[in-house]
Formats: sequence, C-alpha cells, structure tokens
Amino acid sequence: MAETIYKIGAFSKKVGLPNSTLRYYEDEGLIKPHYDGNGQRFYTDQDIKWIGFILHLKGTGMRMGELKDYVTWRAQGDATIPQRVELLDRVKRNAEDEIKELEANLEIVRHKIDWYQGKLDASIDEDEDFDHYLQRFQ
Amino acid sequence: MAETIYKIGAFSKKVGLPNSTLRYYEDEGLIKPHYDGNGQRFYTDQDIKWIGFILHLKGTGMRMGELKDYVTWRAQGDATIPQRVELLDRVKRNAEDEIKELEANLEIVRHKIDWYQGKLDASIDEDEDFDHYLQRFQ
DNA sequence: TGTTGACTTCAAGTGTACTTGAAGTAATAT
DNA sequence: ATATTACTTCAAGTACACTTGAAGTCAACA
Repeated sequence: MAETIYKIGAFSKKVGLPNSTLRYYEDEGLIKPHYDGNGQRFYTDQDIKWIGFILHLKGTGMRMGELKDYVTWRAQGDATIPQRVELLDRVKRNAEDEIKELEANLEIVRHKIDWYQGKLDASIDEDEDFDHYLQRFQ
Repeated sequence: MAETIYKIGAFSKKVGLPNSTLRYYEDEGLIKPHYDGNGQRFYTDQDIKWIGFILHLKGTGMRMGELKDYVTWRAQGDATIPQRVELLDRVKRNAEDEIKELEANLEIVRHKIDWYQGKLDASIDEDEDFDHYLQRFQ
C-alpha cells in the first residue's frame, strides 16, 4: 500500500491540533514533517503516531522543554535510554502526586457539596457549621 | 481566650503564601483582612481557615473568576446556595475528568517505561517496536 | 483568468495567576 | 539615634504554551 500523505490542513484535522500549533511544535523541534518541491509541508501516518504520543506525554504534565530533551535524546540513539527513562519516571511520579492531590482536594469539595445539600433540606446556621466543617481539615 | 492576630508577614508563613499573593487575593476580593489604626492589615484564625478552603478549591482547578463568584454568592446569603452547589459540582466533575485523563496518559507512560526497561535488558529494534507499541493506543 | 482558499514566514499578542520593582512610610531592635 | 525590617500602593514584568496578524506566494477550480 502507498503511503498516505497529509498537508497541514488535513493533518490538523486528523490530529486535532490547529495549524499554528503544528508549526509551533515544528519550530520547537518536536516534529519534522517533510517538504515538497514547492516548500509545503506534508505529514505521514508515522507523524500521526508520534503526535499522539506527544499528546499523551503532555497530558501527564510534561513540559515543552522536557519534550525537547526527550526528542533530542531519542535522536541520539540507545545510549540515552537511561536519561529518557529517568525523565519519564519523574513525569510519572509527578502525575501520580498530582492525582493524589486532586483526589484530596476533591474530597473536600465533595464534603462541601454534601454539606450544602444538607443545608438545603434543614436550615442550619451557616457560619457555625462552616467553621466546624473546616476544622476537620486543619 | 483572646483572639490571635497576624500581620501579613506572620500570616504569610502561617498559610504558606507570599505577601504579594495575599495582597493580590485581597485586591481580587477573595480575602478581607482587618486594618489597624496605622493602615496595616491583620488577619485572624478565621482567615487561616478561609485561605485553607480557598487553596482546596484552587487545588481542584477552580479559577480566580469562579472563586470570586463563590465569594460574592457567599456574601449574598443562603439564597445563592444553589449557584454555589452548581459551581462546586461543575468543578468536581472537571476534577474527576482530569483525574481520569491523567490516569489514562499515565498508563501510556508506564508502559513506555516498562518497554524501555525491557530494551535495556534485551536489545530490540527500536523503530519497529515503537510503532508496534503505539498502535495499541490509536 | 480570476478568485478563493490553503499555504508560507516572522513578529507580536494573549490569558492566567501571580511576582517584582519603585518609591516611600511605619515599627522594631541595638 | 539609627539601622533594619516590615509594611504600604501601584504599575509593570514574568512564565508558559500557544495564537493571531501582517504580508505575501501558490494551487485548484469555474
């Protein structure tokens, strides 16, 4: 089967990122599309996979700078695998911590919602209860 | 027992926010410290609790604008409880979604780490395996 | 052939949540 | 008394990750 190619507009729709972002990522060295005889970019299915992976990494909180490091290391071959693993592992731990924190804060918000809903049924003095409530989280 | 009061420096240490942030929050209407005869702010234990709650709300992703709404509604009394619950509930759902997304992305990163660690043991062709690996997430 | 739409580069602008700096007054410590 | 620290306001600056605008070239279709 022949290789499918995408110009920036088509690729943009395919991966769900605006053209501007694709150019920006290219400027930053995260993607390297090919260029045709007229100087227009085109992308392949390989690029779709790669962008997908980038988005997963970004989705765990990886920064542009770290992503750039990763790309650089990847281009340098297997010798840099330890660095890459270290980076991924740090990002992983950060994401895990973030989830824990989110869960904890979420728990407070859930309690507060419950408390308000109780208040909608039976009218209690707000200030006193709010204090009492908050004391549980100090 | 007499009421403990804190000037901004002491309060800053107590709640873990820089003075500048405390002034900023005040400008934005999130906190209302008292002022002494010399025009200097002071805070009470009430304010500590309130800041604590604010930080929990921010920790779930609530924006300044939403926080301002919340404060405004709170000042307006019980009639605005439905709005407050609606806001908290939206913030709650956003946080839950964010956690789910983080978990999903984290899963990809964990697999990738495992894969790299396998690669450190047995040398496999990177490009082929990377492709194969990525195909599982399309 | 013309016009619409997609593409190009490069610089400047945007939003969010602070953070820093300037310039000065007040309180505390030696 | 004086030096140091804490405080004040207000405006401007910062970081991050894009996003938009200007000014122009190229391609596709009626």
